[in-house]
Amino acid sequence: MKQTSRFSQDVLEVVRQIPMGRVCTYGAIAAFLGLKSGARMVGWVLNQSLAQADVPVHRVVNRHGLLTGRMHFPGPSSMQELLKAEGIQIIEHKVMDFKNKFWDPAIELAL
DNA sequence: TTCCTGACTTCGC
DNA sequence: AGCGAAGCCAGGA
Repeated sequence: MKQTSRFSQDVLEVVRQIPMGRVCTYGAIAAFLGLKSGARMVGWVLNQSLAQADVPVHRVVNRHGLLTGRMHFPGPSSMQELLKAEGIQIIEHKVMDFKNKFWDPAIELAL
């Protein structure tokens, strides 16, 4: 793997704990790790983790619930299919009832 | 070494 | 309300 930074490992660890049928945002993860505006770094890390089956990177979307990272997946709709298989409805690359499906590490992990 | 880019977010107009 | 620009950290050229 290419996780040269501890930040990468932390991101993966958090994403890995996202329960099925739930989604998280880049900003939430970044903020949870201490980087207030490091959302871009989260996406970068996930890109390195696309090969890791242990990390449900498809459950991570942007703050609008939009599947912005779908283009980086093997298929054009693989991310949508994965979420759909978990009971998450995707319309126009957007997560339906996103607010309800949202999983905040700062609250759920509640450390 | 410096400069550019990136799966984002937020402020300003 | 909608669009444009800046900020953020890390990695590659």
